[in-house]
Amino acid sequence: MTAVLSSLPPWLQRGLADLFPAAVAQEAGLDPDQTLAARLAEAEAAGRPLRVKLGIDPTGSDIHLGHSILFRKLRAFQDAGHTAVLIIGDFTARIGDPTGKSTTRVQLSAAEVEAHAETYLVQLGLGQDPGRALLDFHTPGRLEVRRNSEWLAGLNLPQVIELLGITTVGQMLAKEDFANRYGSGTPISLHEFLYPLLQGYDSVAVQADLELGGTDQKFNVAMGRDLQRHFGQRPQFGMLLPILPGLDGVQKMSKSLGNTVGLAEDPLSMYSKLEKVPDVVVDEYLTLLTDLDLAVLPANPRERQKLMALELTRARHGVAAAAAAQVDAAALVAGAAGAGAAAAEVPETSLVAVNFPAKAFYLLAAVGICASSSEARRQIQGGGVKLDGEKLVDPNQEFASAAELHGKVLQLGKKTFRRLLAG
RNA sequence: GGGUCGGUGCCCGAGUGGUUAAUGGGGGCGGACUGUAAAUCCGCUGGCUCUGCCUACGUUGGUUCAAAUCCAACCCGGCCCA
Repeated sequence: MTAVLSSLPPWLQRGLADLFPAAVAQEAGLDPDQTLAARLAEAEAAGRPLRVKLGIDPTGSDIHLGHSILFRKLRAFQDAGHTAVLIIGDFTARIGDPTGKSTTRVQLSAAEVEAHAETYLVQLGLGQDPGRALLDFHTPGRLEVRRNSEWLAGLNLPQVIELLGITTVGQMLAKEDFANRYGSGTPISLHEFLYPLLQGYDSVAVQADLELGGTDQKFNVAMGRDLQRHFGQRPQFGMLLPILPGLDGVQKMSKSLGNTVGLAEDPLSMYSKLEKVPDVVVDEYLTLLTDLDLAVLPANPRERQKLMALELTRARHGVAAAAAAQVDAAALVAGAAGAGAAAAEVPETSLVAVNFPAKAFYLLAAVGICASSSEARRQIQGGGVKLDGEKLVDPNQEFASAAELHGKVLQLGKKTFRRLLAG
């Protein structure tokens, strides 16, 4: 594969899982509809940037590192002068992509979807410091943000029937997720069959030259090609990137599995999560999430791991914050109690909403460290809670006022910290 | 529409009238250990400012001193047949 790809630029090749129908001309063809190298050459000759599509469904409110693989590649295209067409799936989010799902997804309201879309754009860099933004929002012509309700909401029944006629039940059932669900007797709602078609229709609507997606998107991206052909357009290329393993190192990074690092997370939690990722995925993170050359990195696994955590934190929060996070993480985990904890930069929480006098277990819950006061009580009894490095043993210990807690660091386990502020 | 089986805590899955937040596993969280992690061992895993009080086994009613467990209707789903 490396040899075949050799005429594509390195920035484009890095971390690819799949590229279809073909990367460069193997034997006969220099057909720009069949090989990406030819399409790139053609575009360059014509002085026309490629339209690179990436669709995201605003179904949750946080973007995590797993998603950022795709955005990084999209950014690379931008930096090479191409046009990123970011599709906010505000319409499709309400159907729910059945990919990778074992059950029908709950449908979201239009308002929820829109709220998510806004936070997505901010996390991608809209209105943020361009130096740390994931996408280039500033250079003219490099980014097009579209919402697919723009063309999907207005489809009428004859048009929908036309779309449905393009494919068959057999083809749909060839899709792994559907096949599994059908095979195991898990319900599949009919509207879920519409999802791949609508995603494909997005490609038609924006006249995509190439669509980015995770490897699990192959079916949907290929569907886009079928639809484009049906509507008389040149079919897009499909560029698939690996699915990032989550912090557990086994399953894919996914919010529902709780193994994510969110782009919006503070430096300390980002760093401390990343520095304990299993060794086997460290190189994968480095390849997919950074531009570093793996060959020149330290061989010691622990060193490598820390460097990866540092680099990813830096990319998001800047050099100073990342370095501070590394120091703080070391101090806090080492349990260098008072000193370390006091010096550390940890997320701050106001105590204004807490009613005093406050018992310890209530405090934990009120401050948001524990999901419930009952859980807080258990955690304290389990010996996992510290205040300024000192273990709390009595869940009923009372604190009389916010003032006596001001500036102290409340800690649950090794990963969760809150600095308490009286105001 | 007919037949049939089934709906239990984050998930899977026991339980089939009676002290009980409800066996077990997974996952998660915490502790010990370690270079972080993994593995292993231990603890916790409904809510509530909690020595007690609430809410829980699809929904709603019913039988009973007592129901996740019995009955009825309804809702949802699988499979077979139309």
